[in-house]
Amino acid sequence: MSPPGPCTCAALRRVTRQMTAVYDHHLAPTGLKTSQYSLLMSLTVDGLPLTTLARRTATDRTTLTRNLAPLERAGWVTIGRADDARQRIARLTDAGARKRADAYSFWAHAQHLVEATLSADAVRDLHASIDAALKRLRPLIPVN
Amino acid sequence: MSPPGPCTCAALRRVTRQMTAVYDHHLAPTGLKTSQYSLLMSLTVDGLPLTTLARRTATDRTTLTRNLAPLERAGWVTIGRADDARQRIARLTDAGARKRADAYSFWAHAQHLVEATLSADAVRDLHASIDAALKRLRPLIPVN
DNA sequence: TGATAATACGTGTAATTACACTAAATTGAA
DNA sequence: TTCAATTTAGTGTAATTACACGTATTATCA
Repeated sequence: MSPPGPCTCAALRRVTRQMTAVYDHHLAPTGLKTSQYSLLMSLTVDGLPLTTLARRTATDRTTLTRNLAPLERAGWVTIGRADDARQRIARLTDAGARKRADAYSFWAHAQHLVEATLSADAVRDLHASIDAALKRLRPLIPVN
Repeated sequence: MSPPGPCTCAALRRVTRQMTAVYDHHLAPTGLKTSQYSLLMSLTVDGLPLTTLARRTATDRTTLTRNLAPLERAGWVTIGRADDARQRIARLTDAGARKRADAYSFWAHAQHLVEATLSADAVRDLHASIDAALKRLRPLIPVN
């Protein structure tokens, strides 16, 4: 058995902290954190059941509940009931759609900066690595 | 200006959640979270000033203070004073060194699993992407 | 139909993360 | 030497993350 390399998890966590700092810095004028902007972008006006949303964002369902709370408090999301009384449907409000649209250019600026800083090719490679990893790791641990 | 690609930050955060789940699952028998194991691995018996440790792990200094708390409570770390009375030195205790050694094989199992699942080449590419990103992003935002 | 299993969700608890602010100690310059 | 600037660190607050546990609703099958 070959010796293990450096911890891939620790490396990912590190670069994610750094990357989050960059995006958060650029989104600061909007009052949104990167995670909140991402969550807003995952929502729809029609609404999605929380479990679907959790699966789609690869977040724990209970995490999603907590993450929706500040958005709901701000009036950007409403949580409603579905026909199936067990389900809750998260819906983007008009205010949420507006907020999201207002924040877009700030996000885009961060994204462009990252692509310029790392080179478009490097970012493409990174996304390819990430997508492949997500696809293959998902079956290992049933994260939803 | 070319249109921005998908959000690199969101992608990183997603894959990091998934990766963390894999490592946490394998480290569960040790009672350590991946983040705690990583932090223990960053410590030394001689000790390091918190600011040095924060820079080295790319975590906010205040985050580090909070992350050390559970380790200190468990007796794996002690926080002592330095000659410069402003500084605090985090030192790995004997119990901490033992805990770290005990957890190693569990971590190694997770690491090997990831390397087998993604292929050793893919993991190498991922680390290369991560290292390049860290190096180039660091100057953008003074994260410490 | 009625009990049992499966599904969807929330809450308690706790760790991780970081910004704003404050306090203490050191450094450096007038 | 003294005082302002710098350095180092902790705390309040709040969001992110997720496990364990409990509850309510729906589905299943004997």
